[in-house]
Amino acid sequence: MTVTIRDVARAAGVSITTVSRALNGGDDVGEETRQRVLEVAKKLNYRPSHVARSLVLQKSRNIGLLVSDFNRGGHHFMYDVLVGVHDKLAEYGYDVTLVSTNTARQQLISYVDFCRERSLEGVVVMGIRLDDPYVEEVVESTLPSVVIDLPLLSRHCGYVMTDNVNGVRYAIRHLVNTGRQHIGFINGYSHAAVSIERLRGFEAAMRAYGMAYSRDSILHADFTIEGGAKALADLLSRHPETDAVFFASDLMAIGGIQHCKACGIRIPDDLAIIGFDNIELGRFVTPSLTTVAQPRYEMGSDAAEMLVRMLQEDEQPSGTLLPPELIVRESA
Amino acid sequence: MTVTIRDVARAAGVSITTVSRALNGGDDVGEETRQRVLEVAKKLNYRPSHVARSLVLQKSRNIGLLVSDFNRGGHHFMYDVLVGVHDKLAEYGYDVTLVSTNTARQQLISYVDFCRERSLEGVVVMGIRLDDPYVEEVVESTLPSVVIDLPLLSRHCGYVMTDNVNGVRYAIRHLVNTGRQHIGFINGYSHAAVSIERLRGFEAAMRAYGMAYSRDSILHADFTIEGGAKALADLLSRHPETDAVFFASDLMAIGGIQHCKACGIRIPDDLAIIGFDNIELGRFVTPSLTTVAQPRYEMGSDAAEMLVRMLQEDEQPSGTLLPPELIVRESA
DNA sequence: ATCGTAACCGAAAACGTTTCGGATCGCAAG
DNA sequence: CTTGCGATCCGAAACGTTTTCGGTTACGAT
Repeated sequence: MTVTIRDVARAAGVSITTVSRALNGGDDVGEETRQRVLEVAKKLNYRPSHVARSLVLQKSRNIGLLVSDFNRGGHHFMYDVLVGVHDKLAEYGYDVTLVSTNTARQQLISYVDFCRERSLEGVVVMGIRLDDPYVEEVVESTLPSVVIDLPLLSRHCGYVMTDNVNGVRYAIRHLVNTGRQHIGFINGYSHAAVSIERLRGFEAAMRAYGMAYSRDSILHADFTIEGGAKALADLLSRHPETDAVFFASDLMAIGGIQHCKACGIRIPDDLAIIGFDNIELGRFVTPSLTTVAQPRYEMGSDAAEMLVRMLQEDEQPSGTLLPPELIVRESA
Repeated sequence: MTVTIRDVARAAGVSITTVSRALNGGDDVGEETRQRVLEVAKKLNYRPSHVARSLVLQKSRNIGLLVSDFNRGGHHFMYDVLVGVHDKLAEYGYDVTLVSTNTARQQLISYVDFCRERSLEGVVVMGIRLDDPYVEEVVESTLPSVVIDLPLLSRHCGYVMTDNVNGVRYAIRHLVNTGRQHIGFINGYSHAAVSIERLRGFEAAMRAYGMAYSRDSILHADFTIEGGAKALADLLSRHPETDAVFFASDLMAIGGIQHCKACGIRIPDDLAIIGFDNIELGRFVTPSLTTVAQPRYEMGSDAAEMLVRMLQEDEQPSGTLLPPELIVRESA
């Protein structure tokens, strides 16, 4: 049925050793026999079996893309990253296998074992949370990995994330430059790594620009629209003087916009709103959302690039910060 | 380094044959030795090598997810489908490898060969267009496949798609029921399979509800926002009496809304607008978008389900139509 | 004629499994 | 005492590659 290297060898009148060498560019084969082998291989439409090759080489050229929680509306962020990872890996000739943690086997089998079974050479991890039980395993395991949006660094684990601190700074700077006086901050939940970074950024920026702020004008919400709306209501009741709010995600910011609409608060006149993420939605809400953009595709492809360098050149993993960009639209 | 079946055999004092049988539930092994083997395997943390197993069994338990054009903003549709496919396949113990057609090797290697190299047992295809060179290969190849959103049926190729005809009918019915008299239709480009179906649905529905319509109140656009806006401008200049437009995609419908805003056309008073897809965006534009929803996750999981049945029970592929749902919001 | 040396090629081991066809043993049936 | 048989177990082949090591030429130099 399927044509193997043995068939090619027979048809070309040489040994399978020679066929292998001819196809893989070995130098130990005469030019005219090489041509003959290539011809025959093409005629028979021979395709070397990746699994046989993997077995003998002990390398699968296959890397895993671990997504912690697939279905939680990761659309906005995950898809672009995923495409970036895939494109770059394909470029280097690696295959990518999808792995999600919330399968039934999540508890049954450890992360590393899962990868070992499949001979995955490395993993890029995305959408994982600080409190995920896999985190420890990822960072301690000897399996090369690159994590997205989580600053984990070890001998075999690097990361790439957006420069959240500077992203937040751009946002605050814009608010300050446009004359805002009382800036609030609605953050995501605290066990998200990005929340920590963004809080750090907020505090640093406020200090840097000489803005006073009270501890309780920093709230936590859950990255959802509803959560953002409720948090803004909270904030405004506590601090009616607030004239600008920075949200740690676009989704929450959109919730904020909805709340303002419901209460007759004018944006940006009464209240300036800035989000984070630059999801497509932001362009279409009214008023359109000013936000901090992350280079999602690049995050994916950079993570992939770093992983293959770890694999092929045995490079040390590192932490990469990608530059964010402030996108000014109507809301601030 | 890695512990193999041979190590387990040695440690348990049995042959590798017995270990294999003990672990795989063969009946040719005594109960007490089986227990011993299981113990030893657990103690050594033995994981059977999928690639070795694949080689000998000639089955990889690996299926491909072919995405024709990754980066073309497939977010809205593709991501949910992808998750559906993955979840269902994981449930059945299959791995899924991402495959996209626009890699560099697109031309160099045929679709089937690509899968053969990797020993993929089957493929689910999504986002492919009628004029894609792979289409023919997909339907003719003996490799089991299920296509999403393209009615391809053959001995080894099934499909699942939304019942576009009825979806459109629901939309038209709603327009008719709310008293609209002159309904236009802005379709996607004609080499998309769904466009054909939706056109069929439109004509059938208009006839069914006794609505007259002229041939040139049916336009083609390119599924983008800008395209939708331009097409609507076209349509309205040709047929100023139009009081309702059905768009073959939400993105185009949103373009229509933007055009109306720019021209002072009131929605839905002057013009009713209905889209297709139920992308998240639709909830947030103003006015919010009435649309026809597709069960995206189910499309993915149903496709996967059908594929494993073809693989495991040797079932014939079939064509599945999933029920759409009209979601009434403000725009119509 | 002998030797050394390239240049070319092949046999066989290895990778980690599954499985087919025995082999061994104990014991009941003849 | 043989025979047969069920219950357990094992050796070895097979899956499709890559690669090490060695063998066979041919040929120019000694």
